[in-house]
Amino acid sequence: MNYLDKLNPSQREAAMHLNGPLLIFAGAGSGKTRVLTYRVARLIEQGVDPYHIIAITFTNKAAKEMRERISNITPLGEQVWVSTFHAACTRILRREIDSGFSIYDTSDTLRLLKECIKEKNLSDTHYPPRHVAQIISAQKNELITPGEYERLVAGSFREGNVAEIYALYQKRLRESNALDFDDIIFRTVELLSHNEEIRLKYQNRFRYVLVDEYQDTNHAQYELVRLLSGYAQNLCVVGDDDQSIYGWRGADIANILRFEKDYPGAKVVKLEQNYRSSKVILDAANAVISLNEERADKLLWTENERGTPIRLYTARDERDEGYFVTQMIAKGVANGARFGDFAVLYRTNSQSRAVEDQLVTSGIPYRIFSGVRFYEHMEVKDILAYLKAINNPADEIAHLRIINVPRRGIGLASLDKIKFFAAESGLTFSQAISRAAEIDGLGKKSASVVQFAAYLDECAEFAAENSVSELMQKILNDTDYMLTIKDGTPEGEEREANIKELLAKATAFENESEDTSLAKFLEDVALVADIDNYNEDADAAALMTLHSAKGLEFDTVFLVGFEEYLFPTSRAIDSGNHKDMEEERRLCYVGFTRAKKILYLTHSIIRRRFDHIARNKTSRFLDDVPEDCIASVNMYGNERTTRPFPRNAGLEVGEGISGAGLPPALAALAKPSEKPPIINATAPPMGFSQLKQLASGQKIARTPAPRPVPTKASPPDYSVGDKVRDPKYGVGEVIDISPAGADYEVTIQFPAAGRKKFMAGWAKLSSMEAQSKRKTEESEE
DNA sequence: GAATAAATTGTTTTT
DNA sequence: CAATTTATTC
Repeated sequence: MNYLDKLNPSQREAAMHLNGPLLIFAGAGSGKTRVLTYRVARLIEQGVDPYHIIAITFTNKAAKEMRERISNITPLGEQVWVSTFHAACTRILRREIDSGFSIYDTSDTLRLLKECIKEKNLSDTHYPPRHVAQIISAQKNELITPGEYERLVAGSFREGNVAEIYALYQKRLRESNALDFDDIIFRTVELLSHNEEIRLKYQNRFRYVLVDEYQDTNHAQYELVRLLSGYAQNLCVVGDDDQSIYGWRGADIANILRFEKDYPGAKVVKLEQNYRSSKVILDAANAVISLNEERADKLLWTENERGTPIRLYTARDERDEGYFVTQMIAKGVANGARFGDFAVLYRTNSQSRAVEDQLVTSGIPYRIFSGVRFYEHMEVKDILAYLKAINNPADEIAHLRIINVPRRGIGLASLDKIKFFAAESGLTFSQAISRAAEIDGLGKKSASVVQFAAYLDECAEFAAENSVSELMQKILNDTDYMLTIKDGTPEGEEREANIKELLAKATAFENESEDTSLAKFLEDVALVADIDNYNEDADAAALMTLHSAKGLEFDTVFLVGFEEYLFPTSRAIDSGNHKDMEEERRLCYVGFTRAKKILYLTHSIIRRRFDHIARNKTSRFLDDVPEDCIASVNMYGNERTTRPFPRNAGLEVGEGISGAGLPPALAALAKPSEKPPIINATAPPMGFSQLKQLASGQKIARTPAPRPVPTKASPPDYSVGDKVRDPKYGVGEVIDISPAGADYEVTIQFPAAGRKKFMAGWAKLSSMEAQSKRKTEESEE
């Protein structure tokens, strides 16, 4: 194969390397993927069985791209195992330990953690679940077990409690036969380091290990790589310390910087020629990144032309900022560009809204890769929870999620009783609900609980004989789920569309995947990110976070919100930790180097933040861009000649918006942006008939639990003027008693708590006057 | 007791 | 300003 002349000398040097450790420093746009794929092709050409090669990436998207490119060069490439860290580990764990475990995502994790904190009788204000989750995650990334953590923090009361929560959390995960994202790596490392037989098996299998984005590995992943490649030492890692942007997730830049120490005799190749960006863009990016201290010495250069100076636009507000973006895209497209040539990048997902609104009104096609991710939609999680509960009966979080979806009249109080029963009898949650009849105080409710348990059993049997999509369809039919999410609002329509999309995904999975089991489907679903669906062929502008944009390139990039407290974030500014700021700086470097031809930086004079209006200075990174690389532009994108671009003082406000001076086609687009569309609160009940139609054709298998009928309460045994006791508020005086439906509403004046209203049938009020007469309290229930 | 309406609170980035 | 916790209503 004559591919070597497609590589420059450094690239060739890396691609030709066969055995022993290899470190490739690959700057942005330096042809990293090309080198990796050619190297794999060459390994195969030199007689290495593709069966012995594994390539590990961070995202499915990167894995997919590499798989395709390898297969394009050599047909044998299809046999190479190309996978993400998490998918590879999941595969190993399923094969070696257990095939049925659940994978808990962030929200599952949080829910379980809340349970644990509650069970420990700790307050979640003093131990905020998010914060505790982060601490636990950090420990797992460092391969620190609960026991080790406990010893580490010995003597500290607070952290001691966190250690106990960590231990309980792990116990509960085990009982639920579930792993969180961090466990997937941790458990694989444990498996490989403790079990020599299995370790040798995989070391023998993976004689050639390639790792992409090595600068983003955390300690657990570092250990994993070390274990996998430990025998043959044919480890090739590719990375760029300047693009390490996942420090908050435990990524340790030191891993790549100390590679030569870890793997003595390692060959080091630096790819410093950039094929992507213009000189101007690269100069700016270099200027910004050079101010970081913790980095390997290198300098990216290019033979590309100098190009158009970076455009800086000062917007009035975020709407003007979004409007400017749409104008520039429209102008570009009018001059022959494709919508897909443009990307809008931002620091936080919340910034997407303003841009999105303007794109919608101007009719520019766009795709957004952020915000609520598909699998995090409530309705999608509900259906997936059914699948998870069926796939893994021990999965408590999945059961908790759906036990009252659709409404079965099982609320918090009933759940507490079930949990108490389970804990007392040493049963798992799913075992407990099958025996709900034995639970004290559940009363009539036990019937619907038992019915729910039986329904899941029925589904499990069904699942054994039928496909995932058929199972999903069955659940949707039986539970009337579509009817529960339709509420006549546009949101309801969206939920319905999401469910249909989920069904479509299941069908696609059955057609495409080799292993079509329910477990595999759930695994695929748990390990995908929105960005994985990025499709270069779609001709639409792309909106995404800077983080998501890593690895991508676009002709024109808009980096919006280039302001202090947004980018860099207030957190990085306030923390005062220079490491945080260095990571922001790397993120800026990543953002700049996504652009091939034109880079726009925009900032806004005023910006609505949560509940107030902020006036942010321009980003400090703007000060690091050389003057001759950048030009301030007006709302038409034309360079201002009279004044320098705004620095942190003397900001200029965009001169407002009009269509004057634009070609007719664009002038139409350039109408002053209207006020944000007003959402009609009394929207017609869209899709209702459609849904009814859908539901009517399908047999409903189970009858929904009967809606609890309010029982007629007997009049309270106290009257106006009496003193009564409430368990929460203490003693108070009865002000008023009036009939309300089947019950009576009583108003009580408490000395401390003030005036409160109760429903007599439910309130636990006891009369002080009629203590002795009180005897008919449990007449019902 | 569960469903719903009101109030509050807290916001980076993601496998 | 949205999603979650707390108060109110049935």
